[in-house]
Amino acid sequence: MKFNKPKAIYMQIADYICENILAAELKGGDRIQSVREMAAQVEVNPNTVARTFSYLQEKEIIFNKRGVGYFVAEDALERTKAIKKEAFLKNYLPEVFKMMELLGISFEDLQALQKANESAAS
Amino acid sequence: MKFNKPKAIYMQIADYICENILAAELKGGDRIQSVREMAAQVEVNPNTVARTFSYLQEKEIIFNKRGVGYFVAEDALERTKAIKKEAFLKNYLPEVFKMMELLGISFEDLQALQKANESAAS
Amino acid sequence: MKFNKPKAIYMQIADYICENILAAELKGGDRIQSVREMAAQVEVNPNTVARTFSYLQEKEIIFNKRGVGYFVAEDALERTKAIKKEAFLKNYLPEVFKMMELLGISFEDLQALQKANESAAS
Amino acid sequence: MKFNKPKAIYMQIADYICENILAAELKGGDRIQSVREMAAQVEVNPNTVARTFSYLQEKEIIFNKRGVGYFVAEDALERTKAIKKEAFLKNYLPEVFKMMELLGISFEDLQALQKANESAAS
DNA sequence: GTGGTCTAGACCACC
DNA sequence: GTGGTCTAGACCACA
Repeated sequence: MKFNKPKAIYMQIADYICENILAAELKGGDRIQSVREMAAQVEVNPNTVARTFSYLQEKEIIFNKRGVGYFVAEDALERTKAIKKEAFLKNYLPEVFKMMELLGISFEDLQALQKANESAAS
Repeated sequence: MKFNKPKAIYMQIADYICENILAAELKGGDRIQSVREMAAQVEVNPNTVARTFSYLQEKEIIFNKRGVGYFVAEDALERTKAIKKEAFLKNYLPEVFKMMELLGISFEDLQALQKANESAAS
Repeated sequence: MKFNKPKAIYMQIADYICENILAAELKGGDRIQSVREMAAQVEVNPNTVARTFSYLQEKEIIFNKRGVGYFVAEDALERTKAIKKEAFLKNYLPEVFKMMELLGISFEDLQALQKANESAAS
Repeated sequence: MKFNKPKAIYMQIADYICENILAAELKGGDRIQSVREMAAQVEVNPNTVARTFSYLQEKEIIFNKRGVGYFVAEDALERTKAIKKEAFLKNYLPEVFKMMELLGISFEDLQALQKANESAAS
């Protein structure tokens, strides 16, 4: 796993888990890797993963069974969607609309860009 | 001026100036407020404004006449557009498209949101 | 049985047994369920129940007949009361009084809360 | 400052700050010691204090001015009271009432204990 | 100067 | 085995 500088690593790991939840690869009740396992896998310090889990638990996306491990909350999908959606609407969209206006980008342009983006990814 | 966002304050001030340039309220050759004036106006430490100017100068959007002050570059509009556009395409859009897919937001939804956004702002 | 509290599970089980003793549902000489039985009943790892019994034995509330099982001590009621009382006076009360002062709760309020609590439980 | 084992140090520091707020020794807008200052004063690692502040910020009891420090929120008193009160009613009181019933302690006893407690403290 | 993050390594209670 | 906490020390961006 590769990490970009501007965002904190522990948040990037959180995002990664959230994406798995949104993609239904992680479902309610599923056990998550242990702190140490995930730390080894993504090659970071266990403390950093612990921070990620603590953050997600705070958001009630995952929960903890004492001495057993972390599990995906039953309503994780809904919560994750709600949180991401709120962040998207509040932080991203206004910026996007402002940009579109300032730069003179129309919705047609946007759609074209998306297609270009998709084909670049594939 | 309020600085609640996670973004660095000096960058927020830079954005503010860029927006004025894009809106043609600041044109090539115009003199910009002095560091101290602007610091007083936006209620911020002069060092912070100095950093903003230094950043914009490095991007060649403004330039410095020793002992006189800072001035908007002749090609500031084009440069600003180019920089913002690049940042938009590279940093924002992919994230936006990912979000739209994960959250199931269509372009029609987006357009509706924009209208709601505009009427809220007015 | 649910274990949501921050308290360690083995202690919650111990509390549960102590309450039965204080309520005279378990009397001196009574045999207690085996580790495996109780583990199955409360849906917990047998090791956890074993720890509960070990803890209670250390407190001399229950005792062990080798190869037969665990039994409630003859003076279990007195011992349990004494232990709980000490813990109550030492750990709980000072905290409660501090809270009452900080939050401005009087004894009259407390009595009212108790009644509300009782009716909610019934 | 002395710390008891069962509770995490960073939470004990948080409690200490909350008590100062409840006692009106810290008011809305007041600046709090810097992470390093407080760490030196209470003789713990700066990381531990950082955790405390992060926790209190999450609870919106304090907030951060970038590069300046932490400040008490304007509504800190209300928030703190609300949080403490909720914890008291939800976690402490039921336990207290259960104890009083099991041990046969009346409200008169409780009041007598409080007086004893006060004189012991003075 | 401020806080934010990360690493490394340790100890603990709990299951 | 699990997570939770703490220490020590480092580096960074920001004001």
